[in-house]
Amino acid sequence: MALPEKYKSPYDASLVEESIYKKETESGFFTPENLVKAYPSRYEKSEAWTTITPPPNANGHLHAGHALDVTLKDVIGRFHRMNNKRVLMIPGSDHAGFETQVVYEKKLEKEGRSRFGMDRDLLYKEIYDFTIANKDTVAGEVKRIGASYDWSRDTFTLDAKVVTGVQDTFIKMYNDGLIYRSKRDVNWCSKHQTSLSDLETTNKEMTDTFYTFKIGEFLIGTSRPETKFGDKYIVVHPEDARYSKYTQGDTFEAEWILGPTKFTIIKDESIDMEFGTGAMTITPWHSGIDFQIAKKYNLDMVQVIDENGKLMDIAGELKGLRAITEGRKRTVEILEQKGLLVEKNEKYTHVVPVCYKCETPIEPQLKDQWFVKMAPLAEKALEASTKGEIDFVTDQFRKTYEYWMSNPIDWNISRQIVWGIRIPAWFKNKGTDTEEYYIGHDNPGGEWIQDIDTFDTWFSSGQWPVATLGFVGADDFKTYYPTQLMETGRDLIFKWVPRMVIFGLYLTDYKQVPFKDIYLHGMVLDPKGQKMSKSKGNVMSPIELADEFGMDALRMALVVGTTPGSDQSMSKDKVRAYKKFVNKLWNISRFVLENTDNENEWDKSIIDNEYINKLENVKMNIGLYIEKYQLHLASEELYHYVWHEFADVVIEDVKKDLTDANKAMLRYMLKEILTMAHPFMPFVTEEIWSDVRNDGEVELLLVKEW
RNA sequence: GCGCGAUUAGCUCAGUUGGUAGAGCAACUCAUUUACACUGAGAAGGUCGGGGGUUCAAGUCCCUCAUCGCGCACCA
Repeated sequence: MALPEKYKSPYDASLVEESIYKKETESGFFTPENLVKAYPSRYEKSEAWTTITPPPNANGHLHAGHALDVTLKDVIGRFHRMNNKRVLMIPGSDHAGFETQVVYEKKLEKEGRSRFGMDRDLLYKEIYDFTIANKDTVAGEVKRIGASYDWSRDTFTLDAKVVTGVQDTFIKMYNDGLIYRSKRDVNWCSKHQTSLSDLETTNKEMTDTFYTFKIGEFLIGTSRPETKFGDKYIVVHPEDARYSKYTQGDTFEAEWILGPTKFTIIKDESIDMEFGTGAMTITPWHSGIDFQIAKKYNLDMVQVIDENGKLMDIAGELKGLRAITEGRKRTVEILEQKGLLVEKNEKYTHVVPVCYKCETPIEPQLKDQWFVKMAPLAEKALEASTKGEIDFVTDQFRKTYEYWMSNPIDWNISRQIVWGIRIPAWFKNKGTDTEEYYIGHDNPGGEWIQDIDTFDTWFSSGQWPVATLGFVGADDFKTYYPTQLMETGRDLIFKWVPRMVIFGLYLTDYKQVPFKDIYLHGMVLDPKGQKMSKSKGNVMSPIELADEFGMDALRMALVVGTTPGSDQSMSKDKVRAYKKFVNKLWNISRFVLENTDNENEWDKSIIDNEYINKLENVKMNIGLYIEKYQLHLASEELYHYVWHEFADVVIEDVKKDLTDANKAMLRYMLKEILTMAHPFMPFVTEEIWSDVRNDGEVELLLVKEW
């Protein structure tokens, strides 16, 4: 057989990748039902192997982390498909509620517009169009990586069936007593005008001034004087000898910001006697801990700062001032004039919670929101781990998970944003004392108005394994649930993984976990080991890397040396090194194709030599490693074998004496190498396979039997 | 403060259940129309962070200290 012309030049990925992916897609084999149709003997009675892919946010481009994510799953998935499992990998995208809205708000800002005051439906429509356009870009990039995902099952979190299903879950949970409405302190971002879950805030160390003021005989320390207008309780520890003359509920009058004020003594054990003077005032509306105390003793709670971060009526002449800047300054001035300022420590460093998107300090507010009662759900999720129903590839994450599930905090799922799934709750006299609500999809008739809030995005993505399979009862659900693998970034150990377990268990009456194995990969860092970010300008686009070095090279670079859970550095040098490897494979194939042909078919069963033994041993190891999710070992073994055994030893040895038997052996070994390499480097291997395969063999390596 | 992880060759990292230290990259020496220069051959390079313990045997298990990184929670 004449050597195809293309082998006379180095491998050029740009000439083959698109057409290979097209061939693979058109084969239909990304859809498991088609595997059964085409190869019933292999797939009809085989096990299903399913993984639900984490939906990339439909609001931007793919970053290096996504590329790793897709590559790891695709390597494992392709391996299992070749091993006769009915592999189903479901792609999707997430509307990413708050994330996307923030991105869109920035866009609006640039255009000199603002979401506030915008018509709700119009804003939703605009973000929808924006997201749908981006969604296709992202899907295109996932395909570029070679993901053998079943696109016929592509799911978007705002597809009608998902929206309805997610709302059904809320209704079911409400009826089961797992959802309640409560006025509680929530994390309020005054810039984005929405409440946030505890996981959507982050901590920032700040240096502020710490003030000590005098209230009667008490010395009160605070870094937030501007919240103190409504304070009228002094809280001390019951065993604090300094205040033993007071009893619970004693009152006294003292000069305060706006004049003489009546204070009441509260004694509570939560007070740290060592801190300052062991006495504090409380601001229940704007502090979680204070709220707990106020609730315990049924104390008055007053709002001081409004949702825009400005002082309210209670601040008298200071009303309308931005609380933490001008409001604080003026409050201190007033207290200083009255001679109540005792001390100012300007170097007080403390950690304050801030919005994870804009770093605006969180202003706790009391608001009526929907909460999920986490304790009973977390208990089941904890059991799933302790009983071994879910398995973590690295045990460190089990510890984190179990700690988290042992200390659950109720989850605020209301978001005051437009972009998301509406909460199926209807109100009469909302926000008043006579508020009534009704839970259901449709207006019960009359004066009811639907809650304008949307769900926290994790309320829907937490149901992803169930939702992508059409929810409980659907055919797909019956066939493919529970899934085998959840592979995602280790940063999602809190936000996403436990919630999927919780929803998966809950929706199956606590019978079935959503997935068995949990593999969490680390972050992809820049060559210096730093986090990639737009502001640092060190972002490496996977698509651009693939343009330069080829996707197979990038896939190898992402997999080799990547231990589960550990971060890794990505560098051009690394990708370049694997481009060389891809080309090495290309040249090996050139040699074999040049010197052998289809006549040289070889039956391995009649010859047993050292080379073949080694090959089979390597193949077995690679398979075992992949099954154990040790892709770094599998890929290294492959690399080493192909280059330093097959090329450097076998070919060098055999080429001196190209007997028919040797030719046949080379051809056989090349096919085996292509098989082993295919999960890692699907493009180049398919391309070579099309030249080396025999008439009786499968057209695509994608479905070649391992 | 609590938790998790890391510390192995110049750099980036592997090292399965304890059994004589590995790879890639870089650097060094040699080879030069070879299937492939996106190459080959060779040599060099490490008291596995410090200290202690268990063991016939420790990079690996236990304790402790140090440094770095990450996560979570916080005191008004």
